[in-house]
Amino acid sequence: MTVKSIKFSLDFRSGTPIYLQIMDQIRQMVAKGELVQGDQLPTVRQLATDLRVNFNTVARAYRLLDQAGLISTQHGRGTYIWEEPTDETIHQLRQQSLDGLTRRFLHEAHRLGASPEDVLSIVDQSINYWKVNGDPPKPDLD
Amino acid sequence: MTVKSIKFSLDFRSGTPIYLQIMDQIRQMVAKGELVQGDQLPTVRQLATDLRVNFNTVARAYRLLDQAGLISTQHGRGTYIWEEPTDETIHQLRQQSLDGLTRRFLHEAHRLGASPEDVLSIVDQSINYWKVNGDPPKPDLD
DNA sequence: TGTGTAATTGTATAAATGTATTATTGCCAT
DNA sequence: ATGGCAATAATACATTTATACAATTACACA
Repeated sequence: MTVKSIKFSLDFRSGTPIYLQIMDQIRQMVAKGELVQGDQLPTVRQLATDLRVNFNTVARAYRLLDQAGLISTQHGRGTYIWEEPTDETIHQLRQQSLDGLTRRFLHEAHRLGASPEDVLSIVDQSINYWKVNGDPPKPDLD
Repeated sequence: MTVKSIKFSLDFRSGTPIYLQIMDQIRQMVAKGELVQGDQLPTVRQLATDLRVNFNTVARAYRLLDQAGLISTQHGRGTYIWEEPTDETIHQLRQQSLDGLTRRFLHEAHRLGASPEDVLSIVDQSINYWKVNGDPPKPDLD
């Protein structure tokens, strides 16, 4: 509920990009234990206002930290510290592996009554789309 | 009288919107026959509480499924499975469900940094296993 | 039996929040 | 100078949430 206040300053003349400075500061706060799993970070707009930068710059830092697995940004909900790299996380990450992902996918498809041919067919189709467009089909319906 | 309990979990990190995840899960339950005509779904507030989500998000999923003709939401009364799942309907739902599953799968794979070739390769492998053994590889072989 | 009132349930609208796309800026190598 | 490129900003958009509202039901009580 309570948003962790993040207090630090930027050096606009240092030559290191703002988004990198933001990333570093958050990484350090996590390393020091000032931010722990589940803590909510300021919204991109709030932090941007505090730091007097455009919110897209904060969003960029958040996005990269998300990809790095340190935080979790959730559309419409906010941004949270994800997890420290404990065994728990390792397990989670393992579950996130491509292999595990595939197995769970096929398992679900099987439970839906799909045949191997059905699955291969639709995967082939979608993969083709992916190759052509550079991105997989959006998870929306047509 | 008895409200069908719906049990599933959401992935807030996946990047696929909550309301789509809810829609897919309900579609799948109908496709599998776990929900049939007349069954009452949890109220928007109940399901929202279970899923730790705002009830408007559930309402959005319900509204879209209502517009699709799968369920019937009634102001002040509740939400019910609408269609008599004819073979045709089931077939359609399975197709939609499989489609949704596949898209979310590829979306996740993409997010993990996999290339189309990576995905196709590992899917091919597992599908082969499936054909040979009659069942897909178990999802949690640790 | 009727009726008023509270509780339950879905709806409508706006605010909060992150995302995607495009434009602008500033720097550096040529 | 200038063409290219990374960083930042501007703008429009999608998703989720907050809040107030409307329809229906449950129930007490006359």
